[in-house]
Amino acid sequence: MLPNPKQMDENLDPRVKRTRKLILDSFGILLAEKNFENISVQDVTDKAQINRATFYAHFQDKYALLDYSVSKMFMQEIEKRTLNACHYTPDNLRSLILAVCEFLGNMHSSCAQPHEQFESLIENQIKKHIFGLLSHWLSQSKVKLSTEIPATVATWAIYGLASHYSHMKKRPALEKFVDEALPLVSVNLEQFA
Amino acid sequence: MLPNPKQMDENLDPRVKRTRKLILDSFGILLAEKNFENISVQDVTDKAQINRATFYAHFQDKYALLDYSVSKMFMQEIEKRTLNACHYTPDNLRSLILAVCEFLGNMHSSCAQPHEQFESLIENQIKKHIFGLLSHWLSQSKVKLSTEIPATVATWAIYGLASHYSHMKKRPALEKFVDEALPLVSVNLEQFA
DNA sequence: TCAAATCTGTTGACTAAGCAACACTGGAGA
DNA sequence: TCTCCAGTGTTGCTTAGTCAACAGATTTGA
Repeated sequence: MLPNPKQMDENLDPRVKRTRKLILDSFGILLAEKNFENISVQDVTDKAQINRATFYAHFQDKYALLDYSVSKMFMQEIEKRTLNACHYTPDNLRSLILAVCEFLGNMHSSCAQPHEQFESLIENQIKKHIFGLLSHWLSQSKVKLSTEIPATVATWAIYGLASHYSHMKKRPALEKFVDEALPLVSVNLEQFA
Repeated sequence: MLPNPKQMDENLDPRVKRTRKLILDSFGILLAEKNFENISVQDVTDKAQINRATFYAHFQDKYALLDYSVSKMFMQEIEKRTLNACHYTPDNLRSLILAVCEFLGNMHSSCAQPHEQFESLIENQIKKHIFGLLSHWLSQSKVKLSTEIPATVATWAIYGLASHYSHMKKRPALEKFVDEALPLVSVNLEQFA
C-alpha cells in the first residue's frame, strides 16, 4: 500500500506503473481545477479512466494519494539537485532551501485555492522529508553530536521560510531571499561542517 | 482480433482501449522516425511499454497494425466530415476527394521515407474504404442500377488523384486542384444524383 | 560456412485491473 | 423527520496483461 515512494518504481509490473501514473496525472489536473477538499476518489478514477476498486488497491484514500503525490514530486526535486546523496555544507543547505521555496512556489501557482487542511497535509509531508535529509547529512559528520535538535530547528526554519516566500504577494528574487535567510539557518549547523 | 475498427470502441474494457491507444501512439511516433519496414513489433511494444505477448493479443502482426491504424485514422477523417452518413451529391463527392487528398498529404508529411510496400498497403486499405463508402452512397439512389462498376472507377480515380497530389513537389492549392478534377469523377456518378 | 544475435509467434502459469454488487456514511431538502 | 442522493470502502468473480521460456526464421559478421 505504498508506505513510501522511495522503493524503486523501476522494477514494478508495467501495469502498476501505468495505473499509478494515470492516477497521479489525473490528480494533478484536478488539483489545478478545484481544491483538494472538493476532489473525490470518483473524480480521480473517472479522469484516470480506471476502476474505483483499482484506486483502493494502490491508495488507502485520497489523503494517502496526496501524501504520495507530494512526496514523489518533492523527492524528484531533491534528486534533480543530487541533494539526496551528499552531506552538510553551507552550499548544499542553500540548495535545499532553494528547492523547498521553489517547490512550494510551484505548488501555489499550479493548485486552485489552497485550503487549510490541504496545506497542513503538505507541510507535514515535506517537513518529514527535510528532517530525514538533514538527519542524514548531519550523521555523516565527524563530530558525533546528537542531530535531533539542530535538524528539527533547521527543518522548521526552512519550511517556514519557504511557506512565507510562497505566500508573499510580491515575491522578491528567490536567490536574494535565500541568501539573506541562509545564515540564520546555517548558524546552528556549522558545527557539523 | 480486430477485423475492422468500426466496432464501437466505446463499450470496450478500459484496459483494451488503453493498450490499443498505447500501441497506436507508439506506432505513429515510430513511423515518423523510420520507415515501416524497419519497425519491429519489439520496437512498438518497447515504446508502448507493454509486453510483446499483449501485442499479439490485439494484432496478428505489424501489417495488421498498419491496416488498423490507417483505417482508424481515415475513418476519423471521414466521420469528422460526416461523410459516413449521407448519400451521393456532387458536393459530398468533392468533400470526399478533399478528405483523401488531405489524408495522403498528411501521411507523406508525417512519415519517414515512405517505401513501396508501405504505400501499397495503405492504398489497398484506403481504397477499400472509399469503395465501401461510394457503394453505400449509390445504393441509396432511387435509380436501381448496378453500382459496382461506377464505384470502382470512381474509387481508383479518387485515390489516383490524391496519390498524385500528395507526391507533387510543389502542391497547388488543394481546393483548386480538387475543383479541376471533380467533374472528371462526377461524370460517371451523376446518374445516381 | 558456421555461430551468434535478433526477431518472431506461441504457450501456460501468475497477477493486476475491471465490474457489479453490497452495506455504510453524511449531507440536502421537502 | 424521513427520504433521496452521492460518495466511500470492500468483496468475489472475470478478463486482460505480464513474464519466462520455447522453437523456428533471418540476418550478421568473423
